[in-house]
Amino acid sequence: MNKRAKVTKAQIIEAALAVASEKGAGKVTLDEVAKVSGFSKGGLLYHYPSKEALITAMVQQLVDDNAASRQQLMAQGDDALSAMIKSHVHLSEQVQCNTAMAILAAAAEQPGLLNPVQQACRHLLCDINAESGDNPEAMVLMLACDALWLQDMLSISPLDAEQKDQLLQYMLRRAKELMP
Amino acid sequence: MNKRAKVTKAQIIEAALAVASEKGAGKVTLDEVAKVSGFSKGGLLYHYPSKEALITAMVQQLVDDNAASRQQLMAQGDDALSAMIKSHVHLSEQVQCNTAMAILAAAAEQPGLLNPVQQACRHLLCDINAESGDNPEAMVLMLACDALWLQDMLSISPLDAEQKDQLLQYMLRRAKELMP
DNA sequence: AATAATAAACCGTCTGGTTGGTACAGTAAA
DNA sequence: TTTACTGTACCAACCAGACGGTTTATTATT
Repeated sequence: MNKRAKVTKAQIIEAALAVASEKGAGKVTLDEVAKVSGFSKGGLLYHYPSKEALITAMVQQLVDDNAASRQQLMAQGDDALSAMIKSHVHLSEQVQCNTAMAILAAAAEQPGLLNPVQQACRHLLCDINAESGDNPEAMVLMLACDALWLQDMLSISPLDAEQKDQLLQYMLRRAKELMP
Repeated sequence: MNKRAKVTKAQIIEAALAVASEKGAGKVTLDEVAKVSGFSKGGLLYHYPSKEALITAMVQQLVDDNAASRQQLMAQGDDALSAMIKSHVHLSEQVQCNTAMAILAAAAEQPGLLNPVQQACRHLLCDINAESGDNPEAMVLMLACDALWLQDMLSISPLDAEQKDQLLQYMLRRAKELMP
């Protein structure tokens, strides 16, 4: 694959993410993505042979980005759990919205398109369990962190920004104590 | 409203839930629900004037059921947090799958159809905060409980049944200690 | 008889996907 | 250097089917 194709594919994914976060997960259609990206529908399907392939690529990129962000924090000395919590704090609202809607779109399209996400979750859990010695509180903290953005994804979070902030700080303190 | 109408409306909701959990959130269409329920599409739209109305009713019923289940536990002396955790434990897999897919369908259809769910979450949070004296660990436990079924909803849970069971037991123990 | 409930055929729009084709860069033969 | 050829990238037009919703007609219930 040459450079031009790579750029185009990236632009298509970008457009798909934009559609998802601006118009909602249910509006991610080939027509709409084509319109927003500026390419034709035929062009889209040249690079991604089906809608499923497009959504899969979209999800995969988000998973990769997330993993990279956590690994960077861990390279700076953080434990896996703290890195997860911190990475949640630092993500821009736009990125979180993108992620949320993309995942929602994938889930609605077909259960199974989220397998890469599940795999990523599993890896994260293993790391955290290994570091904490299977401490259940560490697992609870990890789940709580997940809940924060899963709730945001569905716009059902009962917490306002300030409450969320305070809670994340508490979680980070507990994480530091648990992971020596 | 007539008794006959009530029964029909309930059957339609039931069929919609069945479609959602068996075929996936994205496949909840009027035609499909009509086929499964045994009524015609015209019949559906007589009782629920739009797809949106149908999905709204579906979500509302789940919210009501859940609230009822928790209130029953609380009437037996449980605190709000323990009731939430216990209610998660006791729900059948079928009900959880129904709930998950219905909510997913609603979210994909239109953000905002989940407002009743958000409101329910808010109430629950208020109750738990009031009972625990704003203890952050109680909030974390609540979030973890949410995460358990949000993850199931997307089939991205990294925990197997046994791990989940043990974790819920731990959470229940902590809840009992926090809520005297 | 009056009204509530259901069915069936239909409509316009949007869906994912296919088609045949164009523009163009590279390249190998003349 | 021209020519012929090849593969990549893209597009406009189109298709069959599914979609949400309407209309009209028919049957039950009261």
